[in-house]
Formats: sequence, C-alpha cells, structure tokens
Amino acid sequence: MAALKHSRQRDCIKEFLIGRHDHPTADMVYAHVREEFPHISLGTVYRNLSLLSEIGEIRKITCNGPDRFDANTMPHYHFTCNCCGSVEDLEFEQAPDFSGVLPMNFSGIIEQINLDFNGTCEACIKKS
Amino acid sequence: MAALKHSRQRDCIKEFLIGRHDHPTADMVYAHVREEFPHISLGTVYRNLSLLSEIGEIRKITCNGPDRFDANTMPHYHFTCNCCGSVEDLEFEQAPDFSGVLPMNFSGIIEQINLDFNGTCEACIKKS
DNA sequence: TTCAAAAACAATAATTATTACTGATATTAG
DNA sequence: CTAATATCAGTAATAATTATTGTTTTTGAA
Repeated sequence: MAALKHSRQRDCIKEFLIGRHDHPTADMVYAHVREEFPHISLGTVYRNLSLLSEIGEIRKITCNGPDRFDANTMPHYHFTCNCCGSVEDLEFEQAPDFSGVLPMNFSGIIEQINLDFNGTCEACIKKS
Repeated sequence: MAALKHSRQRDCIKEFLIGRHDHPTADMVYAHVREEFPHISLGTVYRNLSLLSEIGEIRKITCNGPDRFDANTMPHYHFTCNCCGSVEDLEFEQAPDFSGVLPMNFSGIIEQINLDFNGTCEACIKKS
C-alpha cells in the first residue's frame, strides 16, 4: 500500500536537485520549481523532499539553519560554513576509513555514519 | 566591549548541563532551571545557551529536531536515534583518526570535524 | 559605599522552518 | 473508461528560535 503514484511535480523537484551541487534548501527548490509549476505550494515541496529522502533517492542534510537536500546519495562529505551557512562537498586524497571505528558498549543499530566539517568558507574569509 | 557580566541564571544553566550526559534541548534546560528561577524565560535560556556555545564553554549539537547542548567540549562522538531523537555519547576501542583526512581543492578554514552516527537506539528497538 | 553604564533579565511579539488539514485534481490498475 | 486513491494547491497550525522592550543586576570607578 501507499503505492507511490507518479507526479510531475516530484520529477521536477528531483531533476532540479540532480542538476545542482550546492545542496539547496526547501525554499530554493520551491523558488525554482515555481518557474515550471507556478501554483505549486511550499507544502508540496516539503512533502516530496521528505518522500524522496525516505525512499533513499535524495539525502537530507541537517545542518545549522534550514535543512538542505542533495541528489548525490553516494557516500561523500560536506563542509558547512558557520558564517553564511553554505554547504559544499569535500574531496579527499584518500577516502576516510571507518572500518576500525567500532563503538563499545552500544546496543543500538547504527544505520549511518556522518563525517562533516565546518568552519569558514572562502567567500566569507574574503568578506572579512 | 560586550564585557560578559556574571549572571546566576547562566551559572545555573551551565551547572545543569555539567551534571547531565543526555544532551538536553533548550526546553529541557528551561524546565530544570525554572525550579531554581521560576521566572526565568525561555528566551534567556536560548540566549545563554548561544552565548556559552560562542565562548566555547558548551557545545551545540545540531541534529534532527531541536538543537541539543553538551557541557563536554572535549572531542567525542554522538549517536542520534532516528526514531526518538535521543542523543548519546559513543565510546570506541580506538579513537577515530582523522590525521590522513585532508581535503583537496579547498580554500576555506576547517574549524571542526564532526563524526556522528545515527540509527535506532536500544530503547526504540525494544519498543518495536 | 554610592552610582551610573551596560549587561542581563522577564515578558512577550515576531520570525523561520516545518507539518497537518481539506476539498479538488491527477494518476493508474482493473 | 472508471473507480480508488495518491497527490495537489491552498491554507492553517505547530515547533523552534530570535528579536524587542522596559526593568533589574552586576560591576568598576568615583
């Protein structure tokens, strides 16, 4: 049940995210999708973003300020600027390795490991 | 400037956090501090929590749901339950090592590295 | 020990981010 | 084609946080 019907609005949201690498907020998605669907509502954007996250087609990034969304669901890492809130991908010489990182005395289930960085982005350094 | 005067309310907030290891939210702090200062306002709690974070005396944890606060400012790692939102500390056999983890093509300043985990906590597993 | 400048306060209003509700519309399986 | 229902737009409601305002504390210097 909950048979997930096709929707043009959802497609448009996903297509937009695929074309972007700056991890847009719900508002940014809304602003864009509105060009194609002038009557779309912000609630629809939020609902579809949650839906797409739940089925794993996009990734929700919880950082400071509003949530952000990323169509790249491969493991990768983010830098968040404490100053302007922008989020960018980080690339490494060698991928971080968490294979030896096993928690002690923990009886829950770990589903995801998040490594992320924050500080001041290049643009904000120049501003100051 | 901004000479940070002493305040009994701020002390109480900090003392409360020091005695806890469950990373309380602003509301939880408010509920407790109210016992000692029945007229304290939630705004005061928020203001002091930000202040204490800014000067590095506590750490603000941005996760899903409301922000949480931690008096332990030493490097350590958190597990967040996707189900109930609780946050707990994780202990490791060997501390994660980020020494080899250097970003390429990045011109900002990295101030903090966050490694955190999420999934389902023991209590939520039992519930289901 | 006053006393005034400024930080901090309580109370409350406002803002921001997100979720829930409702009746109309679009999609899809039979 | 049609009925069932997921999705929609529009809007109201909630949750989390920040800002404003006039009053009270704190503190350093007179």
